[in-house]
Amino acid sequence: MLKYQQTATEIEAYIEQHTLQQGDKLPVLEQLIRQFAVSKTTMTKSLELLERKGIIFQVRGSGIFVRKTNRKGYIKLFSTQGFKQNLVDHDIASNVLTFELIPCPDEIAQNVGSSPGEMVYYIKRIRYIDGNILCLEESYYRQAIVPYLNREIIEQSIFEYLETALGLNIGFSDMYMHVGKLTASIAGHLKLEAGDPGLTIETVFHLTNGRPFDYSVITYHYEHSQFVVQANGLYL
Amino acid sequence: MLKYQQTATEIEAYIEQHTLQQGDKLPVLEQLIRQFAVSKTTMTKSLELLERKGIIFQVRGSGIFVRKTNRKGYIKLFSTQGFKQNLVDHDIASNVLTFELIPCPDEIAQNVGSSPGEMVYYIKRIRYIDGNILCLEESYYRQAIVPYLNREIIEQSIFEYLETALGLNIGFSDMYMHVGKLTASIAGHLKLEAGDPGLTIETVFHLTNGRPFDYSVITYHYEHSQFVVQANGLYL
DNA sequence: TTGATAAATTGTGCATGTACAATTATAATG
DNA sequence: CATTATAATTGTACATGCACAATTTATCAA
Repeated sequence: MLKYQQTATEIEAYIEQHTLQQGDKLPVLEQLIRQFAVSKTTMTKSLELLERKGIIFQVRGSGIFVRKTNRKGYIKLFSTQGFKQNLVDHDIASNVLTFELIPCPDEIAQNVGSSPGEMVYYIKRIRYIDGNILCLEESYYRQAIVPYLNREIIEQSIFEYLETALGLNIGFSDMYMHVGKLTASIAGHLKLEAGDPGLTIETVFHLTNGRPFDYSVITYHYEHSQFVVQANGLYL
Repeated sequence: MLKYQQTATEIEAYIEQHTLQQGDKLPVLEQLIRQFAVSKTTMTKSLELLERKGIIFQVRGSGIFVRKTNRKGYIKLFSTQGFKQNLVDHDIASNVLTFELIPCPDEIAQNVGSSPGEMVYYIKRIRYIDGNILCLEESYYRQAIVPYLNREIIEQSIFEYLETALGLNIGFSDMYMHVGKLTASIAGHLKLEAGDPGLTIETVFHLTNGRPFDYSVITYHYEHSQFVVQANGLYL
């Protein structure tokens, strides 16, 4: 683990241990540098990381403060990773409906950038949160990049397997969202009625080297899903 | 404008001028440093900024590459700013339904962190995209921070006014999203039917110093809104 | 007490330099 | 020709140092 990541983790722990709340002030930069025995560069990178994660915010001339969202029960969107990480408070389970190795359909090939005839793993599963239906997920993994999957892996966290077992480095993702009325088919899976509202998110995941390896379409159960996003300005 | 921001802008222009596409390689770091006559630190910060904006991605040992989303007609969510910035391709208009200065309602006070009895500007408006109804927006601005607003300002971009005219520095925001069935009242404004799907986003906007100044609730017209988010891993 | 002014505090911008990791290109080997 | 080992390329981590901007605190004048 890199030093600035490690330091960031330690600062998070510090915030926990001291039970700091929204708006509470952390030690000043100089003090943090001494306390964690790192250089200014490293500490700055650590703080920047924490800022991006929505843990703190920094005010020049004033100090470094804790940032927290007050609402509970919201799923943190856009942590790139699956849910597994940011839903430690919740009980996530999966029910695999379909799992097969197929030639990549044309519509999918466009999104995942695969060549014609290339094989992909197709996975269809229902995901539950605290016993309730959270979403229906259909995903396609390029076998060229993910050579092997099985049901056992799929019932757990796929991404964790990719990173730890396969050593893949997950980089960035493009997400396309829209809201609409559920089709009878999807509604059936979610135990809802056709025409009920649904949030659909299509995502193309890329490795750090830019190669797309996974295209997924998730439709969320509107009664069991709500999301929080902590945005940081992008200074034009 | 800061040097690294300026440099980032110039690199964006470079990408445009050379009509670089998804996956195309930029000059190597050393070359960029010479070409734009800045230090390594500055160039690195510029590239990091562009990476966060989803313009490029970097691969160690390999190079710097252009990143583009292929889909058109999607609204970029989470640029912190209003739409004005990232919707240059679209025609955005507003129709103000209500505009008044009122004592802050209790439910709102919790979100925007105002003291009891504090005055807030309440604004209710319909926003149009390319002639179609995009969303219904209700927002509350603390007068303690935003001392003055008028109809003319409101019909344009409020955030632009806050930054340029008032010199406020907009920092971060917390967004809470959920999907549901529209009430008859909201549906009426959107020219939809009660029970139709709707995406609702509540947002609390903060200044860079952490003070919340705006709470807004936006309900999107499901047929005229679709969003794209370019996420970058957060390396646990 | 109020309000302006100066000074101290504190985070950010920018430059330079060393070391290193991941990738890619090249050379050697069978 | 394929494979392996080696070297060159290229971005990232980390340290140090100087200058500066925004904020807060202290000081002084009225």
